[in-house]
Amino acid sequence: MKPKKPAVALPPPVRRSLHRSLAQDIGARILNGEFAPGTLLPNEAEWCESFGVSRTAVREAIKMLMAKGLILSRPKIGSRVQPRSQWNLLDRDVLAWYCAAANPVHFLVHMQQVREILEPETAALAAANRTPEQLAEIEAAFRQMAEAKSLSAWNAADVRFHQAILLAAGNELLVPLGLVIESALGSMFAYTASQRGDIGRTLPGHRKILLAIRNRKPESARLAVRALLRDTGRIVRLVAAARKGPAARRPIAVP
Amino acid sequence: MKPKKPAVALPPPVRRSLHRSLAQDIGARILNGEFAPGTLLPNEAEWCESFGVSRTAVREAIKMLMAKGLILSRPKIGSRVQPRSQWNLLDRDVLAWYCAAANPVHFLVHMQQVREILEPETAALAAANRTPEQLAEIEAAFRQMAEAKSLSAWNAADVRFHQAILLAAGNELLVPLGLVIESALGSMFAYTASQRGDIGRTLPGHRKILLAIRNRKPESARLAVRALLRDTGRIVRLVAAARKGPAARRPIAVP
DNA sequence: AATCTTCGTTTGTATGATAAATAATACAAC
DNA sequence: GTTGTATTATTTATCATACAAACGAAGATT
Repeated sequence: MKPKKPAVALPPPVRRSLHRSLAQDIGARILNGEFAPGTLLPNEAEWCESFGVSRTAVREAIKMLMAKGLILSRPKIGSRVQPRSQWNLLDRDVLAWYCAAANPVHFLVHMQQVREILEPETAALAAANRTPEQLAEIEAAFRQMAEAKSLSAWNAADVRFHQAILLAAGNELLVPLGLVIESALGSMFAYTASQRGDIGRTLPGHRKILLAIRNRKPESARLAVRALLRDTGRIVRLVAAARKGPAARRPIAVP
Repeated sequence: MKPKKPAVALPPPVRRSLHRSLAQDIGARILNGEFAPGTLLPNEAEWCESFGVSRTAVREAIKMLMAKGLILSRPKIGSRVQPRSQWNLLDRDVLAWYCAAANPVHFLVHMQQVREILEPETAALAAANRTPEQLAEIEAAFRQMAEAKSLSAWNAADVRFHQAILLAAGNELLVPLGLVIESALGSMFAYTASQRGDIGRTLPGHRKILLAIRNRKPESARLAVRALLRDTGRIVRLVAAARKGPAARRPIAVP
């Protein structure tokens, strides 16, 4: 009679609240170009009607998009899409929307550029400033990577490895940057890891980085990271070359 | 006499609405350490009482802080301050709060590190990829800088110069990064420009950058920017050395 | 013509009521 | 006693409504 509560039948624990879903929807459509910068969005009442929700929910979604710099709303004017320069593109959500809307190859190329700029220097700083505890964490991540059997396990370890280096660099501003990049790369999973071929191929490259940081050799850390990124860069260029063409705008599959 | 309506009125006369002020207040107190990560914030009703505002305003402020990754609120739990790793430190507001709360010298040192990593490469990319229009904008900014009489005029031109280079680099991800850095540097005005001594002293350094970009010489652009940053770096180190001590935590003056 | 007034539209704020989520507790079953 | 389940209480989430404030635009006034 009492319908036994199914222990855990809900596969999606991401039961996003309403305002989050609305923000997600509207935000994605802005990044998507459906609402270009300078455009006046529909007013609150129209959103309410089109979504079938109350004004409160709509307003809270609007506030979130405001907080991300996507829109600016004022009485009597309405909500206007801000110029792109105001967008908080480095916000996790915004970046995800962008990355889903933009040409994925184009995005990947730019991402690779940023990595090539940041990561060698991050590793060099880590080599210079790491504490013993931070080194231990990097080594633990490396071991986890070496023991990884599945692709996803390897990827998790890889992320841990890079984050540990990031933290060891000891620069509070570099950390969120790195996190953003890695989160975005996670969304591009299909374009990076899965194309990378066999799992442990880059393990020696990672070992070199670890050794350089352990031995406090900034310059060799820099070189080791550059070498590793050359590998990634080759793949990126391959993908870019392969997908030059009309199909390039296909939305990417987010795993 | 009658002040004719200036063609384009002040865009944001900082007439912050209530929810924005609340978000500002609470956000600053989080960054400030008053509410540490993991802490449970007062609930809505208590905020209402302490601020003397309605629940609507409080809730909208909370939503904005949620959008910036500072807090996470759920029914029956309340609003909990997220771990720092979730914070969108690269958000303009969050960075401003952080920069007002943190040790300014410490902050400046990290900022300088990031600049030394990013800006030379940005300039190199600009030298490689600039379009004629982008070059024209850079040159215009340079002229404006050369003609600047006042400190604030010089600073505005300086910002324009760097932003133009940023845009010319042609990397969509680099742009918001640079904007964030410059906006943060703007807040640290007192620590950078005003200490820099006479206005046009770095003009020759800027000219070298301009020439390198005009002549499409990435490597010399890189070197020129590094040279310029060495100058800034010296000042940063000076300030850092001078302010080592108990007074170092004094909040900075935002111009 | 220039300025002031009025008006309508849209967001901002307030208030009260109901729904949903869940930690904590009390309770039942074994 | 231990385990699992039902209840409760508290907090946010959502809805509905009303009014205030900002402001553009049109119209009235000088």
